[in-house]
Amino acid sequence: MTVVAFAEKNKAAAQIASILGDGEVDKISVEGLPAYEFKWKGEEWFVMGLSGHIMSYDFPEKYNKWNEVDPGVLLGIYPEKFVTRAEYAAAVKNLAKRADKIILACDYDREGENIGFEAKTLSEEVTNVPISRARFSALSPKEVKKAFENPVEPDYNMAMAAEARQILDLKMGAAFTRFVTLSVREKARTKDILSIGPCQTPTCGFVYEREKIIRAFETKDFWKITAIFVAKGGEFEGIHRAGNIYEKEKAVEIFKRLKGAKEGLVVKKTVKEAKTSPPNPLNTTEYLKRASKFLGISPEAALEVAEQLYLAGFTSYPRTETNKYADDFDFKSLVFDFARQTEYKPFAESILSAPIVPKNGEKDAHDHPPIHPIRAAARREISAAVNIPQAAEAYDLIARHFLANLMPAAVFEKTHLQLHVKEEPFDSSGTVLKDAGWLEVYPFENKKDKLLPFVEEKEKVDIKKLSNTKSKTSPPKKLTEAELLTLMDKHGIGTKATAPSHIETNKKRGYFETKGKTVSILDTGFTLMEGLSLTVPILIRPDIRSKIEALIQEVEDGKKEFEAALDEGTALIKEMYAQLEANKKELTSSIAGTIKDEAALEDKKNYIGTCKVCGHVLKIVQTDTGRFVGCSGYPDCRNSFPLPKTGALNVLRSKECKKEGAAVLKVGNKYNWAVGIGPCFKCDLEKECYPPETVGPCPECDGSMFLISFKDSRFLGCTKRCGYTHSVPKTGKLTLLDKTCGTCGWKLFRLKEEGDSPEEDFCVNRRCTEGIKYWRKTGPRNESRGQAKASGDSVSRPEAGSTARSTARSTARPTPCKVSKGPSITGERKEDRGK
DNA sequence: GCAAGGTC
Repeated sequence: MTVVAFAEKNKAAAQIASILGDGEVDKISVEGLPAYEFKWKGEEWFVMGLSGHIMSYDFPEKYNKWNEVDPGVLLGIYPEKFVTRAEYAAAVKNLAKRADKIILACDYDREGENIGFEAKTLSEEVTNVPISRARFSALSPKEVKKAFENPVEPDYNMAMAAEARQILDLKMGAAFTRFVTLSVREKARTKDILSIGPCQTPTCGFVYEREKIIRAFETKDFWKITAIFVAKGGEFEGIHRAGNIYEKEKAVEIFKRLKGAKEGLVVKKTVKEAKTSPPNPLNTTEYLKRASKFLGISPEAALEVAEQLYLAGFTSYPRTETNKYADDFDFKSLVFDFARQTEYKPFAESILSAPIVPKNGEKDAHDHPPIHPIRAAARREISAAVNIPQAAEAYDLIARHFLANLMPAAVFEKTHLQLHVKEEPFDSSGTVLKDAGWLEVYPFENKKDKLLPFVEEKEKVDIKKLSNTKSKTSPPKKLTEAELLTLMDKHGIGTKATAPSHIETNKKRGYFETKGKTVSILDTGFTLMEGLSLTVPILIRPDIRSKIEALIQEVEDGKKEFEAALDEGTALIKEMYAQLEANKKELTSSIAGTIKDEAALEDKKNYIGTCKVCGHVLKIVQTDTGRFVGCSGYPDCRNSFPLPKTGALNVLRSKECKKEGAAVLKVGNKYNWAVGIGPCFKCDLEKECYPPETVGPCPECDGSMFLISFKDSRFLGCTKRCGYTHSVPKTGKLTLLDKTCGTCGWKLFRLKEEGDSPEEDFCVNRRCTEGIKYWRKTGPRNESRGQAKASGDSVSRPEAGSTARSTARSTARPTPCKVSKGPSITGERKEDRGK
């Protein structure tokens, strides 16, 4: 007699073989895959692990051309099931041919049943031997032996429920994803896929809803009146009973009444005992939440760690909804085991010193026990066996959580004081941990005391300080991953095993991101959710998942035929699809805008800023006929601005236009241009945007002298335009230094003439003895004066229909200037030639 | 190329 068993995965198969074969197991290879051969109860056994699902649904080939098939058509197609892991299928058939009896031994849940049926389907292609099912919820010798000694009938309904889910999820996901992606691509160029799914979309919906609340939040000012009291035993704080006071006048009034108060009276003291029970036993979601909150491990990583701890035999099956220990759970021998492990010894001993009463939750899904340790192990033992960094920490959390479940409640003493200050009521409270109970073994929870000094009723206490503090109400915080998991669990989004992957999908699609433990929505996610909430609101809410889940649960319970559930589910999806189609425009326009904005933001060279008309992105647009600044919201928004026709354009990010031009551009190496305003040198605010680098005070008025450079001349002019000018060396490279002249206070210049002549630093001021020295030395060679010369510049205009408001004018402009970018000066000037 | 569910 040969028995063949199929487990869900290789490691489970190995564990089963080692339990049933009692250590005497041969590892063999079937079609290149590992399997295990042994003898049990006189029979020849083969156990092989699958790799989860080895089959999958998809649409027939001809429906895979996105551009040729209307997505709605997919809803009427029955997808095909095919083998995704050919090597596994071959191995299953190979073993099935040798079998006199086949046992499905996958995980004990809906998907496990379905995976077993995949092996059953494949086996039935080559044999017709009896196929039964072994059900066990822990890979412990006791559970496994019991399950294989008493195999049962495979559960057809359970397997078909999973089948219905697969088909409905595929239909909905494929049709909606293609529809949204293709519709958006009609408006914005993108290769990205905008996916929709019955789990991923409501998951994003939770993040969106929180973001909406945060954005709509209006902060309010409030005042709080506090006192610091001094008793014999020390200081403590009291808060006026009015708490957060939202009217300023009221706070001022109370505070006025308190003015000059030197002491307070303790009118009442109450001491209460409060108990905090241990947390409920760990089911998957609770474990993932705590791993994120206490250990900072992402849900996805935490699940992987738990899986490995389970496969290595340290902890129980990690995918469970149950948070209630079975009535016959053998706590005692497990705790005894922990009593031998140094790290946990004291807690285990205290548990064993009294009758064991476990803390239990309410949920019993009859699937697996709560996640608990299978045996006590030291950190190094875990690290050696499971090669994942956080394995030891995760085991420690699971072990301590289990021990905490068996320990007494923590006892706190809470003291509350009522005080009067000039008849105004104040409250003060403190907490002291009297008996740590389970908190002893559970260092993750905060158990800080807030101490109060000892005071008695009727005691008078001094006042050290009275304050009336203004604060602001703050918006709700962003969701944490732990909170998101709670919401998903509460609304039945995904299974305990897949919740982390739905979070990952949303991140991959660019819908939201996680920073540390918090989750923040991204623009694409926000606009997509907004679009869906206006067209098919049910999609972003958990309802969509619960409707499908309810249908397939009926199949599992045998209350509904598989075909009927499929029809009903498809009808529901078709209805939603019709709504989506009818509102295509509303749905896609804002998403397309966001995608275009994101592309424009990425294009750093052409990015200008935000459009004041529509809020989208302004960018430099280059066409065959010219260039201009346009809005990414085009054609809905036609806001645009002209640009000069020639010269390379560079956006000066650090410059700000005082006339509210959208941005400042450098044109070639020549001049600056404010988008929407025109050339900066034509602007009356130019000096505010480009304050001149002054040389020193003007000797004629209270202005300052600064360097003015034209194409073929340069001189110093006065910022107040008093008419006083001053010559500078005509040739050579002039640099204004930070050093000043000790005699007159003007800044020194440095001159580098052409050729080999050395650089020299000097004062240029003719009214200064130092300056006179310089001019005497250089002689008459610099005695020319500059001439402003006009040159033209033309500007390209955007296409017709634009709302350009700046116009181009032919105008004079300065040439590049090596020293300072001084503004042009027109009008008379008188040259000072010294006296 | 699309979903969610397994597992690696």
